[in-house]
Amino acid sequence: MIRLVIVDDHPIVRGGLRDTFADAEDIIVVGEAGDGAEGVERAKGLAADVVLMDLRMPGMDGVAATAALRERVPDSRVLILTTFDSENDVLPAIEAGAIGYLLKDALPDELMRAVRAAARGESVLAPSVTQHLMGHVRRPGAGTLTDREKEVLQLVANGSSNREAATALFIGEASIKTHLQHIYDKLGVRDRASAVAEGYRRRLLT
Amino acid sequence: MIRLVIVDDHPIVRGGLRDTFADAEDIIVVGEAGDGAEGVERAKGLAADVVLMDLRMPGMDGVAATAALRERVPDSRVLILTTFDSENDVLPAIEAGAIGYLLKDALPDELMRAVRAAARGESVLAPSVTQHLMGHVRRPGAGTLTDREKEVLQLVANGSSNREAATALFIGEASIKTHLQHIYDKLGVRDRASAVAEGYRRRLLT
DNA sequence: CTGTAGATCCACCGAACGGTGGAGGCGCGA
DNA sequence: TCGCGCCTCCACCGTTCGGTGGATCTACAG
Repeated sequence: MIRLVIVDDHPIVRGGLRDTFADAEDIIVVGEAGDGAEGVERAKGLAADVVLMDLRMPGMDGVAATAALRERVPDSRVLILTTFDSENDVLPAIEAGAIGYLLKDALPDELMRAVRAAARGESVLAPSVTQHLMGHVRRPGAGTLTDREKEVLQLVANGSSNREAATALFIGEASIKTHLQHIYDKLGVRDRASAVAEGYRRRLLT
Repeated sequence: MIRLVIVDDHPIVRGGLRDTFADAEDIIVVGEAGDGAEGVERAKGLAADVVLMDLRMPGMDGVAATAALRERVPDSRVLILTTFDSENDVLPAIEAGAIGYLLKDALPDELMRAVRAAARGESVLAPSVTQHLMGHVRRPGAGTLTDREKEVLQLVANGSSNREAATALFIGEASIKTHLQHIYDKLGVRDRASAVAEGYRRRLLT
């Protein structure tokens, strides 16, 4: 039996979730909380296996609560269930130690499978969330720009167009475009502006 | 005859400058001051043509004094004479309205030529100061992004297209383009990629 | 010696961007 | 009250960029 705690500041949402899991024979909702701090207490006191956590809440938010839980109740798994899938929400949550990240448009069936997966220690991510992670998970071999690619990126950061970068490096414009495509792939971005941003974040640029 | 006022908190320096200009037949030191506020008063009361201004002073510093002078005595020219040539000193002084910027290692002869040039309304800059200005040709008011502009730049750094940034901020795409044009102007760049680079260099972005 | 990684180059296309020159509204301080 | 800074929006246009799917060459390691 999976012991589940629901943390969400909306009573309506909590109600809906409780109903959803009422049908499941292997899942029991042992407690609820309306904010992060309360959620941590409940999860600890009730020995939760899985905590279903909203992100945006008054007081202690979901990320902080997740981090606190990971520290104080390491055996419980935190499954994020929220409306937002922007990078700014996803990444901190994962970093804080959430094992899964679902969106609130998930079907009840998906939700239950996700809770069971989380209880087994498996990771479940909503498809759109996976996208965000792709670019930030450093695949082996990826995330490392070649010297040439770094040169190109630096030139772009300094305001060079493809043509100008080509002239500066004594190569053709086509090669600059190819290098840039490789850079985009490796950094998980789609355009030169965010490539430059990633370059600074990863300290590849000065 | 050029009426000169010396503003410096060190009596020794003031003495040295007075001596220097004692030889000049077309320059007369009509007054001295030990801090910015006093300097503004003297320059105004004595109808100074040129004010030789130190930057680091107790009380009102050279930048503030320069700004005050430009406003209250528009006819007088402020010539900065200081030991420091870092960007953080140079740029604010120029923006405040100084017509020239010399370092204290200048020879007496250079100094006098500079005062005469300033009196004629010409700009005189120490060579190392010129360097700093090259990359930062900033008109007054430039160099500071508004909150909105910072938001836009951050979104662009995170990979947003103009359209996506517009959606995120609940405004039209045209407004994003306008904001970006202003950002380019202020940062002295021509495209989003180098704007992002400048944003990181100036610690406007995370 | 053969696979792999890196660097170079090509063509085509639609979409996005940058440049220019506006315009109106709002709030704040001189 | 007037001006200024800021934010918002518009149209037009040429240029650049990004995406795709190739290709050749070199150097190096297995």
